Amino acid sequence: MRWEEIDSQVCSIARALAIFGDRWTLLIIRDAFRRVRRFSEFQKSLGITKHRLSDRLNRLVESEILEKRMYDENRARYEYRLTAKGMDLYPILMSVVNWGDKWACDEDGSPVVFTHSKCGHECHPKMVCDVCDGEILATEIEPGVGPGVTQKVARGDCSAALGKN
Amino acid sequence: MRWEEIDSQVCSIARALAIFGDRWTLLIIRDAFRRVRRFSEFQKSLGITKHRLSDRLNRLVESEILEKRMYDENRARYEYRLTAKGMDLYPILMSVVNWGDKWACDEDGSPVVFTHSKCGHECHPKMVCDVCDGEILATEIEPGVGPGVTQKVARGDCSAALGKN
DNA sequence: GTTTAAGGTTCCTTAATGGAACCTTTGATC
DNA sequence: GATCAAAGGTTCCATTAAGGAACCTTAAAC
Repeated sequence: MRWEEIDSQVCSIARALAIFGDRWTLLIIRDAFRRVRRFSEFQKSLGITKHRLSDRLNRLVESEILEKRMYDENRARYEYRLTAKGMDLYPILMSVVNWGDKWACDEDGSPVVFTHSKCGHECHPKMVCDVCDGEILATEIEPGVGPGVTQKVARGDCSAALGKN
Repeated sequence: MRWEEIDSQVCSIARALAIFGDRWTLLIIRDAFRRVRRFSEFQKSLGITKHRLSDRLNRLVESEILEKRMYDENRARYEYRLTAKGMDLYPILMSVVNWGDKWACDEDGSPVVFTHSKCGHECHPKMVCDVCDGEILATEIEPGVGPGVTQKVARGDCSAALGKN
Protein backbone atom coordinates (compact mmCIF):
# COMPACT_ATOMS: atom_id res chain seq x y z
CA MET A 1 0.00 0.00 0.00
CA ARG A 2 1.16 3.48 -0.76
CA TRP A 3 1.09 6.13 1.90
CA GLU A 4 -1.48 8.19 -0.04
CA GLU A 5 -3.89 5.27 0.15
CA ILE A 6 -3.90 4.84 3.91
CA ASP A 7 -7.01 6.95 4.32
CA SER A 8 -8.91 4.19 2.55
CA GLN A 9 -8.60 2.12 5.72
CA VAL A 10 -11.75 2.06 7.82
CA CYS A 11 -9.81 3.47 10.76
CA SER A 12 -9.99 6.90 12.34
CA ILE A 13 -6.28 6.86 13.14
CA ALA A 14 -5.33 6.12 9.54
CA ARG A 15 -7.72 8.76 8.22
CA ALA A 16 -6.42 11.34 10.66
CA LEU A 17 -2.78 10.53 9.95
CA ALA A 18 -3.45 10.84 6.23
CA ILE A 19 -4.05 14.52 7.01
CA PHE A 20 -1.39 15.36 9.58
CA GLY A 21 0.75 12.24 9.92
CA ASP A 22 3.65 13.36 7.80
CA ARG A 23 6.77 15.39 8.43
CA TRP A 24 6.28 19.01 9.52
CA THR A 25 2.49 19.15 9.52
CA LEU A 26 1.97 18.72 13.26
CA LEU A 27 4.77 21.18 13.96
CA ILE A 28 3.01 23.73 11.80
CA ILE A 29 -0.16 23.11 13.77
CA ARG A 30 1.80 23.46 17.01
CA ASP A 31 2.97 26.87 15.84
CA ALA A 32 -0.57 27.84 14.85
CA PHE A 33 -1.64 27.21 18.46
CA ARG A 34 1.19 29.52 19.52
CA ARG A 35 -0.43 32.21 17.41
CA VAL A 36 2.04 31.97 14.57
CA ARG A 37 0.01 33.07 11.56
CA ARG A 38 2.12 34.36 8.72
CA PHE A 39 4.13 32.54 6.14
CA SER A 40 7.40 34.13 7.12
CA GLU A 41 6.77 33.50 10.83
CA PHE A 42 6.20 29.81 10.23
CA GLN A 43 9.29 29.67 8.13
CA LYS A 44 11.42 31.36 10.73
CA SER A 45 10.08 29.24 13.56
CA LEU A 46 10.48 25.93 11.77
CA GLY A 47 13.45 26.41 9.48
CA ILE A 48 11.47 24.55 6.81
CA THR A 49 12.01 25.50 3.18
CA LYS A 50 9.50 27.88 1.61
CA HIS A 51 8.55 25.29 -0.93
CA ARG A 52 7.70 22.69 1.67
CA LEU A 53 5.92 25.18 3.91
CA SER A 54 3.81 26.39 1.00
CA ASP A 55 2.84 22.82 0.20
CA ARG A 56 1.95 21.98 3.81
CA LEU A 57 -0.05 25.15 4.39
CA ASN A 58 -2.04 24.58 1.22
CA ARG A 59 -2.81 21.04 2.26
CA LEU A 60 -3.92 22.19 5.70
CA VAL A 61 -6.19 24.79 4.11
CA GLU A 62 -7.59 22.12 1.80
CA SER A 63 -8.22 19.88 4.80
CA GLU A 64 -9.98 22.81 6.50
CA ILE A 65 -7.63 22.76 9.47
CA LEU A 66 -6.31 26.21 8.67
CA GLU A 67 -8.05 29.00 6.86
CA LYS A 68 -6.27 31.57 4.73
CA ARG A 69 -7.41 35.05 5.51
CA MET A 70 -6.34 38.27 3.83
CA TYR A 71 -5.16 40.83 6.33
CA ASP A 72 -3.85 43.49 3.96
CA GLU A 73 -5.96 44.15 0.87
CA ASN A 74 -3.43 46.44 -0.80
CA ARG A 75 -0.54 44.07 -0.64
CA ALA A 76 -2.47 40.81 -0.73
CA ARG A 77 -0.99 39.53 2.50
CA TYR A 78 -2.48 36.49 4.13
CA GLU A 79 -2.50 34.80 7.46
CA TYR A 80 -3.36 31.25 8.38
CA ARG A 81 -5.64 30.61 11.32
CA LEU A 82 -6.94 27.48 12.95
CA THR A 83 -10.53 26.56 12.15
CA ALA A 84 -12.78 24.74 14.64
CA LYS A 85 -11.57 21.50 13.09
CA GLY A 86 -8.00 22.62 13.70
CA MET A 87 -8.66 23.82 17.24
CA ASP A 88 -9.97 20.35 18.01
CA LEU A 89 -6.45 19.02 17.49
CA TYR A 90 -5.47 20.54 20.81
CA PRO A 91 -5.84 17.37 22.90
CA ILE A 92 -3.59 15.54 20.47
CA LEU A 93 -0.85 18.11 20.87
CA MET A 94 -1.30 18.15 24.64
CA SER A 95 -0.94 14.39 24.84
CA VAL A 96 2.17 14.60 22.68
CA VAL A 97 3.59 17.27 25.03
CA ASN A 98 2.82 15.07 28.02
CA TRP A 99 4.59 12.12 26.49
CA GLY A 100 7.53 14.22 25.38
CA ASP A 101 7.85 15.78 28.83
CA LYS A 102 8.00 12.34 30.38
CA TRP A 103 10.08 10.42 27.85
CA ALA A 104 11.95 12.82 25.57
CA CYS A 105 13.14 15.43 28.05
CA ASP A 106 16.54 16.27 29.46
CA GLU A 107 17.16 16.63 33.24
CA ASP A 108 16.20 20.28 33.20
CA GLY A 109 12.52 19.42 32.92
CA SER A 110 9.65 20.56 30.72
CA PRO A 111 10.39 23.38 28.29
CA VAL A 112 6.84 24.64 28.64
CA VAL A 113 4.39 24.51 31.55
CA PHE A 114 0.66 25.07 31.26
CA THR A 115 -1.65 27.13 33.41
CA HIS A 116 -5.34 26.33 33.37
CA SER A 117 -6.91 29.78 33.43
CA LYS A 118 -10.23 28.36 34.58
CA CYS A 119 -8.79 27.11 37.88
CA GLY A 120 -5.63 29.19 37.97
CA HIS A 121 -3.27 26.29 38.55
CA GLU A 122 -0.40 24.83 36.60
CA CYS A 123 -1.85 21.66 35.21
CA HIS A 124 -0.88 18.39 33.62
CA PRO A 125 -3.70 17.31 31.36
CA LYS A 126 -4.86 13.73 31.75
CA MET A 127 -7.24 11.58 29.78
CA VAL A 128 -10.30 10.23 31.53
CA CYS A 129 -13.41 8.22 30.77
CA ASP A 130 -16.38 10.51 30.11
CA VAL A 131 -18.65 8.12 31.99
CA CYS A 132 -16.79 7.32 35.23
CA ASP A 133 -14.03 9.96 35.15
CA GLY A 134 -11.40 7.28 35.78
CA GLU A 135 -8.06 7.76 34.07
CA ILE A 136 -7.77 5.99 30.72
CA LEU A 137 -5.24 3.15 30.75
CA ALA A 138 -4.47 1.00 27.73
CA THR A 139 -5.07 -2.13 29.82
CA GLU A 140 -8.57 -1.07 30.81
CA ILE A 141 -9.93 -0.23 27.38
CA GLU A 142 -11.48 -2.90 25.19
CA PRO A 143 -11.94 -1.95 21.55
CA GLY A 144 -15.00 -3.25 19.75
CA VAL A 145 -16.44 -3.08 16.25
CA GLY A 146 -18.39 0.14 15.80
CA PRO A 147 -21.17 1.35 13.49
CA GLY A 148 -18.64 2.56 10.94
CA VAL A 149 -17.94 -1.09 10.24
CA THR A 150 -21.23 -2.86 11.04
CA GLN A 151 -23.22 -0.52 8.80
CA LYS A 152 -20.91 -1.17 5.88
CA VAL A 153 -20.99 -4.91 6.42
CA ALA A 154 -24.80 -4.83 6.66
CA ARG A 155 -24.94 -3.06 3.29
CA GLY A 156 -22.37 -5.47 1.86
CA ASP A 157 -19.93 -2.61 1.25
CA CYS A 158 -17.09 -4.53 2.77
CA SER A 159 -16.29 -7.91 4.21
CA ALA A 160 -16.63 -8.73 7.89
CA ALA A 161 -12.87 -9.10 8.02
CA LEU A 162 -12.61 -5.33 7.98
CA GLY A 163 -13.85 -5.36 11.54
CA LYS A 164 -10.23 -5.72 12.50
CA ASN A 165 -9.50 -2.24 11.27
CA MET B 1 16.59 23.01 9.16
CA ARG B 2 16.54 19.39 8.16
CA TRP B 3 13.89 17.08 9.53
CA GLU B 4 16.52 14.99 11.36
CA GLU B 5 17.53 18.06 13.32
CA ILE B 6 14.11 18.93 14.74
CA ASP B 7 14.82 17.11 17.98
CA SER B 8 17.39 19.79 18.73
CA GLN B 9 14.52 22.17 19.44
CA VAL B 10 13.81 22.70 23.13
CA CYS B 11 10.26 21.48 22.64
CA SER B 12 8.62 18.28 23.78
CA ILE B 13 6.46 18.14 20.69
CA ALA B 14 9.43 18.40 18.36
CA ARG B 15 11.39 15.81 20.34
CA ALA B 16 8.45 13.44 20.36
CA LEU B 17 7.74 13.88 16.66
CA ALA B 18 11.39 13.22 15.90
CA ILE B 19 10.63 9.69 17.14
CA PHE B 20 7.17 8.96 15.78
CA GLY B 21 6.25 11.93 13.60
CA ASP B 22 6.97 10.38 10.24
CA ARG B 23 5.02 8.21 7.86
CA TRP B 24 3.98 4.77 9.12
CA THR B 25 5.45 4.92 12.61
CA LEU B 26 2.23 5.79 14.47
CA LEU B 27 0.32 3.23 12.45
CA ILE B 28 2.81 0.58 13.51
CA ILE B 29 2.28 1.65 17.12
CA ARG B 30 -1.49 1.52 16.59
CA ASP B 31 -1.12 -2.07 15.45
CA ALA B 32 1.10 -2.88 18.41
CA PHE B 33 -1.75 -1.78 20.70
CA ARG B 34 -4.01 -4.15 18.77
CA ARG B 35 -1.63 -6.93 19.74
CA VAL B 36 0.03 -7.19 16.37
CA ARG B 37 3.51 -8.46 17.20
CA ARG B 38 5.20 -10.23 14.33
CA PHE B 39 6.93 -8.84 11.30
CA SER B 40 4.63 -10.56 8.85
CA GLU B 41 1.53 -9.50 10.77
CA PHE B 42 2.56 -5.86 10.66
CA GLN B 43 3.30 -6.16 6.99
CA LYS B 44 -0.04 -7.72 6.23
CA SER B 45 -1.96 -5.21 8.30
CA LEU B 46 -0.23 -2.14 6.89
CA GLY B 47 0.69 -3.11 3.36
CA ILE B 48 4.03 -1.42 3.94
CA THR B 49 7.08 -2.80 2.15
CA LYS B 50 9.33 -5.12 4.13
CA HIS B 51 12.23 -2.77 3.74
CA ARG B 52 10.37 0.17 5.23
CA LEU B 53 8.82 -1.93 7.98
CA SER B 54 12.21 -3.29 8.96
CA ASP B 55 13.59 0.21 9.15
CA ARG B 56 10.69 1.52 11.25
CA LEU B 57 10.69 -1.42 13.65
CA ASN B 58 14.42 -1.05 14.21
CA ARG B 59 14.03 2.63 14.92
CA LEU B 60 11.22 1.96 17.37
CA VAL B 61 13.37 -0.63 19.13
CA GLU B 62 16.25 1.86 19.26
CA SER B 63 13.89 4.46 20.74
CA GLU B 64 12.80 1.88 23.32
CA ILE B 65 9.17 2.09 22.29
CA LEU B 66 9.14 -1.51 21.16
CA GLU B 67 11.28 -4.35 22.38
CA LYS B 68 12.35 -7.25 20.21
CA ARG B 69 11.81 -10.53 21.95
CA MET B 70 12.72 -14.00 20.69
CA TYR B 71 9.76 -16.34 20.80
CA ASP B 72 11.28 -19.34 18.99
CA GLU B 73 14.88 -20.16 19.84
CA ASN B 74 15.28 -22.78 17.14
CA ARG B 75 14.17 -20.64 14.28
CA ALA B 76 15.23 -17.28 15.68
CA ARG B 77 11.76 -15.78 15.38
CA TYR B 78 11.05 -12.48 17.04
CA GLU B 79 8.11 -10.45 18.14
CA TYR B 80 7.86 -6.77 18.88
CA ARG B 81 6.10 -5.64 22.02
CA LEU B 82 5.36 -2.26 23.49
CA THR B 83 7.56 -1.18 26.39
CA ALA B 84 6.29 1.06 29.20
CA LYS B 85 7.47 4.02 27.15
CA GLY B 86 5.46 2.70 24.23
CA MET B 87 2.36 1.95 26.32
CA ASP B 88 2.41 5.57 27.42
CA LEU B 89 1.62 6.59 23.85
CA TYR B 90 -1.94 5.36 24.38
CA PRO B 91 -3.47 8.76 25.18
CA ILE B 92 -1.98 10.15 21.98
CA LEU B 93 -3.61 7.44 19.90
CA MET B 94 -6.89 7.85 21.75
CA SER B 95 -6.94 11.57 21.08
CA VAL B 96 -6.19 10.91 17.42
CA VAL B 97 -9.09 8.43 17.31
CA ASN B 98 -11.39 10.99 18.92
CA TRP B 99 -10.45 13.61 16.39
CA GLY B 100 -10.73 11.18 13.49
CA ASP B 101 -14.15 10.00 14.69
CA LYS B 102 -15.36 13.58 14.76
CA TRP B 103 -13.71 15.04 11.67
CA ALA B 104 -12.53 12.27 9.36
CA CYS B 105 -15.47 9.88 9.53
CA ASP B 106 -18.15 8.95 7.03
CA GLU B 107 -21.87 8.97 7.94
CA ASP B 108 -21.74 5.39 9.21
CA GLY B 109 -19.98 6.48 12.38
CA SER B 110 -16.92 5.34 14.29
CA PRO B 111 -15.20 2.21 12.99
CA VAL B 112 -14.21 1.26 16.54
CA VAL B 113 -15.93 1.90 19.87
CA PHE B 114 -14.24 1.58 23.25
CA THR B 115 -15.46 -0.03 26.41
CA HIS B 116 -13.93 1.03 29.69
CA SER B 117 -13.64 -2.26 31.54
CA LYS B 118 -13.30 -0.48 34.87
CA CYS B 119 -16.79 1.02 34.67
CA GLY B 120 -18.25 -1.26 32.03
CA HIS B 121 -19.49 1.50 29.76
CA GLU B 122 -18.72 2.50 26.24
CA CYS B 123 -16.63 5.60 26.67
CA HIS B 124 -15.30 8.59 24.81
CA PRO B 125 -12.05 9.62 26.44
CA LYS B 126 -11.72 13.30 27.23
CA MET B 127 -8.81 15.38 28.43
CA VAL B 128 -9.13 17.15 31.76
CA CYS B 129 -7.06 19.30 34.11
CA ASP B 130 -5.48 17.16 36.84
CA VAL B 131 -6.14 19.92 39.38
CA CYS B 132 -9.77 20.93 38.81
CA ASP B 133 -10.98 18.10 36.54
CA GLY B 134 -12.37 20.63 34.05
CA GLU B 135 -12.13 19.72 30.40
CA ILE B 136 -9.05 21.08 28.66
CA LEU B 137 -9.86 23.69 26.02
CA ALA B 138 -7.23 25.44 23.94
CA THR B 139 -8.67 28.81 24.92
CA GLU B 140 -8.30 28.14 28.64
CA ILE B 141 -4.67 27.02 28.68
CA GLU B 142 -1.88 29.54 28.98
CA PRO B 143 1.58 28.21 28.10
CA GLY B 144 4.54 29.54 30.08
CA VAL B 145 8.29 29.07 30.08
CA GLY B 146 9.23 25.97 32.06
CA PRO B 147 12.35 24.74 33.86
CA GLY B 148 13.61 23.06 30.70
CA VAL B 149 14.26 26.56 29.39
CA THR B 150 14.94 28.65 32.51
CA GLN B 151 17.59 26.21 33.74
CA LYS B 152 19.42 26.36 30.44
CA VAL B 153 19.24 30.13 30.30
CA ALA B 154 20.50 30.35 33.89
CA ARG B 155 23.51 28.25 32.95
CA GLY B 156 24.02 30.26 29.77
CA ASP B 157 23.39 27.17 27.62
CA CYS B 158 21.03 29.04 25.38
CA SER B 159 19.66 32.48 24.82
CA ALA B 160 16.48 33.73 26.43
CA ALA B 161 14.92 33.83 22.98
CA LEU B 162 14.56 30.07 23.15
CA GLY B 163 11.77 30.58 25.62
CA LYS B 164 9.52 30.78 22.63
CA ASN B 165 10.13 27.15 21.87
C1' DG C 1 14.97 -33.67 -1.34
C1' DT C 2 11.76 -30.26 -2.52
C1' DT C 3 8.54 -26.80 -0.53
C1' DT C 4 7.08 -23.51 2.53
C1' DA C 5 7.15 -19.80 5.97
C1' DA C 6 9.33 -16.23 8.76
C1' DG C 7 12.11 -12.62 8.69
C1' DG C 8 14.72 -10.29 6.53
C1' DT C 9 18.42 -7.75 2.70
C1' DT C 10 19.65 -5.92 -2.09
C1' DC C 11 18.84 -3.49 -6.04
C1' DC C 12 16.51 -0.34 -8.84
C1' DT C 13 12.85 3.16 -9.95
C1' DT C 14 9.88 6.81 -8.43
C1' DA C 15 8.42 10.35 -5.15
C1' DA C 16 9.50 13.67 -1.41
C1' DT C 17 12.67 16.87 0.61
C1' DG C 18 16.30 20.58 0.95
C1' DG C 19 18.67 24.52 -0.88
C1' DA C 20 19.32 28.16 -3.70
C1' DA C 21 17.81 31.41 -7.01
C1' DC C 22 14.28 34.00 -8.90
C1' DC C 23 9.63 36.59 -9.29
C1' DT C 24 5.95 40.17 -8.13
C1' DT C 25 3.81 43.75 -5.70
C1' DT C 26 3.92 47.44 -2.68
C1' DG C 27 5.89 50.73 0.52
C1' DA C 28 9.84 53.03 2.26
C1' DT C 29 14.33 55.36 1.37
C1' DC C 30 17.61 58.33 -0.97
C1' DG D 1 12.08 58.91 -9.80
C1' DA D 2 15.24 55.19 -9.04
C1' DT D 3 16.52 51.93 -5.74
C1' DC D 4 15.86 48.77 -2.01
C1' DA D 5 13.65 45.80 1.07
C1' DA D 6 9.88 42.72 2.75
C1' DA D 7 6.08 39.42 2.21
C1' DG D 8 4.76 35.63 0.05
C1' DG D 9 5.54 32.90 -2.93
C1' DT D 10 7.35 29.67 -7.50
C1' DT D 11 11.11 27.21 -10.29
C1' DC D 12 14.92 24.37 -10.79
C1' DC D 13 18.05 20.93 -9.46
C1' DA D 14 20.61 17.65 -6.27
C1' DT D 15 19.86 14.51 -2.52
C1' DT D 16 17.24 11.44 0.37
C1' DA D 17 13.20 8.50 1.37
C1' DA D 18 9.74 5.34 -0.20
C1' DG D 19 7.81 1.54 -3.18
C1' DG D 20 8.31 -2.81 -5.61
C1' DA D 21 10.34 -6.82 -6.91
C1' DA D 22 13.75 -10.30 -6.44
C1' DC D 23 16.71 -12.77 -3.64
C1' DC D 24 18.69 -14.96 0.76
C1' DT D 25 18.81 -18.06 5.02
C1' DT D 26 17.24 -21.29 8.30
C1' DA D 27 14.50 -24.82 9.91
C1' DA D 28 10.37 -27.31 9.74
C1' DA D 29 6.73 -29.80 6.78
C1' DC D 30 5.53 -32.96 3.06
